[in-house]
Amino acid sequence: MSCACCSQGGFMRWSSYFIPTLREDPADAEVASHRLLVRAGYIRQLTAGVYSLLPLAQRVRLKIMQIIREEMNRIGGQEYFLPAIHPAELWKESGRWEVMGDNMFRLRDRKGADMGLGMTHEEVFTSIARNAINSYRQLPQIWYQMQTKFRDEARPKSGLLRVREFTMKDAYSFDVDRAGLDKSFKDQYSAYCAIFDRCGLKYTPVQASSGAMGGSESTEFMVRTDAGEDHIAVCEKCGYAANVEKATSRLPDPGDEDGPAAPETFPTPGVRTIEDLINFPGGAPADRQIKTLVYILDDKVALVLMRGDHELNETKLIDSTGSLNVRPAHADEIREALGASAGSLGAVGVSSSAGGKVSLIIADDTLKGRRNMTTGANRDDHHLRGVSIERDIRVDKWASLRTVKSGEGCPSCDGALDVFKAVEVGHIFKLGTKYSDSMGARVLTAEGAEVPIVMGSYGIGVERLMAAVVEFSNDEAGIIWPVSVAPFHVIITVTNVKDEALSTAGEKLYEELTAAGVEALLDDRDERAGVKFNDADLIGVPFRITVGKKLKEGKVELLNRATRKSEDVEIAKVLDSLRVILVRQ
RNA sequence: CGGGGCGUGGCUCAGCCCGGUAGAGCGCUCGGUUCGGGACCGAGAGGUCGUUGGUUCAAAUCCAAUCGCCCCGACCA
Repeated sequence: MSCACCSQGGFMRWSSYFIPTLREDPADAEVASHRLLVRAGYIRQLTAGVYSLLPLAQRVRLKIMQIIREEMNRIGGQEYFLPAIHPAELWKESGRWEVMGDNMFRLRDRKGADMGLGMTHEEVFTSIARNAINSYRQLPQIWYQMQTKFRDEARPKSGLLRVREFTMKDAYSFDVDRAGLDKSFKDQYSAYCAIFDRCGLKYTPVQASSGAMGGSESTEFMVRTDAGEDHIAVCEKCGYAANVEKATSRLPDPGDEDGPAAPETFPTPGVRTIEDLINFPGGAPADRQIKTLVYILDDKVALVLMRGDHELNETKLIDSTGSLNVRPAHADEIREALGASAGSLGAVGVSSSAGGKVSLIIADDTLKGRRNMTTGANRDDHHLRGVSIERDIRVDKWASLRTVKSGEGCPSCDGALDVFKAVEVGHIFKLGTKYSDSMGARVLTAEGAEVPIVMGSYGIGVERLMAAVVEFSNDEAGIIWPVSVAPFHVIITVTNVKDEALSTAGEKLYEELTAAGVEALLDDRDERAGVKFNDADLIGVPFRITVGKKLKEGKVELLNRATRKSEDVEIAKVLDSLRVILVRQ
């Protein structure tokens, strides 16, 4: 039902309300949420990755924001409203002015000072905290806001799912110590669950990489959909769940046998790929090959060793090496480093110690202890067999680098992993003292020691959440909103407005429901019933009251948009029926 | 940033190869008939064919540049 704080009154008659539905699908929309939000008159694109929210969408957005606000306040959050435009100095202090690169929108004021549009607000909140918080007695604090965030994404896509300008609820916790942070983090975790539950979503919290923002215990809240860009691995049996940028899996023992005492070179003319070597006489199956990838990590050459049938996850490579810029080496860089071309590369005999061109040899954990393997010989058209990793290769670092696949063993029980696509609607993680250290936000403890404030960061993308609900809940006819975030609870469809009796009955019902706090939209347009039914389905209002032919018996139809089930209700009892239904939702 | 595609009334698209008076459906306006799952008939309004330059007697159409948008990849709280 409606609440005083977000009441959105006014005469909600479709004939004068702006809901520009489209009869056909927009040409440039691929994913369901994009297609439906445009077609149902919720959003319009202004430019790539930038959308206008029309009245219906703004109603949904405000409802989502109100749910978030209530749950943040419940755990002691205090709402702020911070600037979107930030001085470069602040971001230089934290080091992110450089780190963010092209993803940050930048501008210059009339005096020539560099400014940036906020991507998140760690810096601004920390700058407030460092000036005003000096004592452990002032902690903990939970501060949050909902503000427009700007990110100059290289490739905006999928409607509201990946944009360059969007509303984010971002919250930050400030504690004296790790124990305090642990508590703040747990509170946020449960608040996030409450928020997504209330939005009617099925979601999965997963372990994740923290990315450029830095931090630990990164947890993403994911909603399963093929429109999502992330892949997550989930074990139904024990509940293990992780982004593939983080996930590990349990693989069967390869059962290697002893090979020769030293690697043997053999000619492999024309062999360039793992596949080629499988089929080559005297070659090896993919899981007995060592794949050697050459990467440039912050301008240094690194060899990345993977099992032949495994795929590298670049985020894992970044996380495990602490690199900022990572890319595959170009053909000429490869030849210069190893003296051979891709297809014949290997790490045997290569050393990262002084003088060499290679500065790091990093290998995936699954190669540990492997013996009698086959790999490139660093001589075109030649390979080595009988390679035992620990004996023959000087690995500098072992790490989990591979991308797990569906069906592989769960790392924490004897179940199996399911890997699927999902969209990230929320992200919480422990920042620790990253920003308080770099920006000098310190407090005195009870013992009189000066310590950096321990921080946490907690974000939710509001419009993305809206789109995720649509992805999660729609059918061929349109959107199906849960009551909690629906733009209206009920739509009253008058089948023929030229019929005085129907019109009057519709108006009366509308007045009655509205007075009772039910958010109703009266479809009083002079359109044929079919058009109105289709539009009602499209915009996704959860219940429809049809004022039509049953009126003669003093009844109207009450239809559930999601189940398509309808019942005839005496017009005098509509409000009661709705009350029961809406409360139950 | 690499690859591909597309810019023609409000929307979805045809016309472009092969240069010669700008089209359809939907939507919109007016009149009439209809009226419970995107009606029908009649009459209308509405377009610098993304932009700039070039070729030509003549350019939506050919050439060049440029801008924008979409998709795939790279990248990404």
